Amino acid sequence: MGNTTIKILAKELNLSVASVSKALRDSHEISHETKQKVLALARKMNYVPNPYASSLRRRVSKTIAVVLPEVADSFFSLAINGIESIAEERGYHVLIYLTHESFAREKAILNEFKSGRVDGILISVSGETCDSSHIKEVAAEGIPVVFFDRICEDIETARVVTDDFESGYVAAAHLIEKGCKKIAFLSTSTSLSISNNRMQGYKKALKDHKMKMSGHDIVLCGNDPDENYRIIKNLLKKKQRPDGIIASVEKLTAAVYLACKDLTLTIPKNVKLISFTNLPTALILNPPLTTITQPAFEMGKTAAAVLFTALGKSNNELKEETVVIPSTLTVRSSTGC
Amino acid sequence: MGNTTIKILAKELNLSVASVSKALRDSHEISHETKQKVLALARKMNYVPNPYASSLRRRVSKTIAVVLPEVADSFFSLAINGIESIAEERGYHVLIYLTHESFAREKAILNEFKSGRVDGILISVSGETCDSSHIKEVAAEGIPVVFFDRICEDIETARVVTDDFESGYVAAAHLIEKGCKKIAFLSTSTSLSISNNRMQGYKKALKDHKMKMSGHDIVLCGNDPDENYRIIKNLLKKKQRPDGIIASVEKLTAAVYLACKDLTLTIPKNVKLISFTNLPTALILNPPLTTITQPAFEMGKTAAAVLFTALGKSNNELKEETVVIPSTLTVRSSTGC
DNA sequence: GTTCCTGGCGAAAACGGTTTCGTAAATAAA
DNA sequence: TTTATTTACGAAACCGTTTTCGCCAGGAAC
Repeated sequence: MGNTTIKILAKELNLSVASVSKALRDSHEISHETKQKVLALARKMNYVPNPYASSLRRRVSKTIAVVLPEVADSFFSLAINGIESIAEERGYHVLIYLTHESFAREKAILNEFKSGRVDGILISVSGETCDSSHIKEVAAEGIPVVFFDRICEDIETARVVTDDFESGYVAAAHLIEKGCKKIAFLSTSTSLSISNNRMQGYKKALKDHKMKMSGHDIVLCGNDPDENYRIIKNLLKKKQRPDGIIASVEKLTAAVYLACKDLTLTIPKNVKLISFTNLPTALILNPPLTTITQPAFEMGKTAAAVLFTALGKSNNELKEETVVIPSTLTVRSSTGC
Repeated sequence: MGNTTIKILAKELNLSVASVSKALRDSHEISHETKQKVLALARKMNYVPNPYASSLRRRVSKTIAVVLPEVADSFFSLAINGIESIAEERGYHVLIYLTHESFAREKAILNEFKSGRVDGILISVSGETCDSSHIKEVAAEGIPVVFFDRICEDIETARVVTDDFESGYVAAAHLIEKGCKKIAFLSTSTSLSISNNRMQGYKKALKDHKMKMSGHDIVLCGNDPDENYRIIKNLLKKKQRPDGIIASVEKLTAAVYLACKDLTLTIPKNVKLISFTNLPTALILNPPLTTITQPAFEMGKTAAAVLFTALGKSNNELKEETVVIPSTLTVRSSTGC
């Protein structure tokens, strides 16, 4: 609207737009007094530079994109907080996109980024994503892409993850230690790196402890809570029901509690449960839940920091590193005796 | 980088950039065949228009800002989902900003928007916000601002809220009905409209039921969980301890459960509890929690929809309306007998 | 007195689209 | 045949900022 522009400032001060622009950017070509005058007027008129004009000319947008499957999960909420805190520090803006676990949507979103809308991308891939060519394409345009949490194995770039394999191992080992003889592993995806790593850790733990494992112990759930409830209930109704459960995804937790309640199975007496979750309410569940919590906030912060070091360089080059921030096991009564 | 621009398309097709631009925008000035040719090449070369060039000239950014106090709360997570779903439908991009409940930060963020970075704003004000001049300023620039959930009373614009007063009333009335004689109201802010409305509803219910109320029954908590825990524990240690508690903010819930546990007070026998929360785990708490749940997703969607109807108009004028989407009471054992 | 810097500034060309206006050719109306 | 209108396109201005050059004055070096 009636926005003050550089042109207006220039006219007011009898200067050229070039000089005003330089003064505002603190160029050495401009004398100290002139800078003072410009700054003073800019402040007085509440001049806010048009970011798009600047972006167009300088070919940087001071904006990053965060691409997530969903934000209903407490992990991603915390991650956003971490990302935003770093971005704000650096004067960057944060665009957020949700894929709703759809590969097609993820592709479309990424494709848009070829236009220069963002300087860098933080992404946690959708559950459907197996091919990473869409990511390679934008990376090829010189836009740094940092993966966090849910990564793509087949592309060499920066990643910030947690120790999913070890956590899966720890979770299973903990249940074994607590006396479980038959441990079920609940998952919602077979393609996702994190799910697989957790599962591999689980398998390794069973193997190391000489426990036999049937394929039936790995249970694939979906996105629908009711459906998941049925699946888990069926699992617990079996003659050969598990005496230990690993919920490798936060949203499967409630279904386990409910199914146990309905079947009058007691946690931890009949079934011991450990969940991968960041829910702040784990402590007040009935019984309090043993958890593997991911360092969500830290992961967000770190991923953003990694991205910004790349953006700090002239070539935007990303160090091809994998930062691992460990998850932590918190033992509570759901696995106690 | 090696981005294809209109200029490149034009050269390739022996057309002027003007014609290519018009063809891409489906102008009637361009013949059908030419349009086809342009579209075909654009697709083939994966042309993605530079959004900032377009924004600069057209003075619209196809971007909205969402300003939130925090996203660690399940309410705001769901709201973001709602907002994003509508924005995506309309082809808008979503910038997210967190104030961390700081008024200064909120002011700084809003001030930035005078530059034309966004076409519209969705905001849920910080707990510190009492003055709304910073919001009026950007509204005066012709940028529509829609409040959701946490509104500013002293500015006439569009608002999407839930029925906080009624919910406060319902919560208190429910506890009264369940036999509570002394009901404490836990809050984290006295300035926030939603907190006040909930509290007024609570007061009205007490009055209507001829219950006396001491000022001590309204307990102000803070942002620090440990601090809140101490406050609530002290409340429950009193000789005159409440037999009913309304937690008007989600994050106060856990503290109540923990304090009760530590003091070996049983919910609901000794203390009945009702919480304002969207936590999906309410059902599996010990005991299951009676809740007032806000329609977070719906509120986000509606707020976005209201904003977009304004953006659809040529003058961006916002209908000065207050949309109320009711919260729902879900009775569970934490208030049962 | 030249020549050479150097400090401080302005003119103008970008950046990549959009939009206004002009115009040539084709068609319609007179 | 002449005039009006429509169709399809191009030239150029424009959005607001940045950046490259070029220029001039004044001081230093010779």
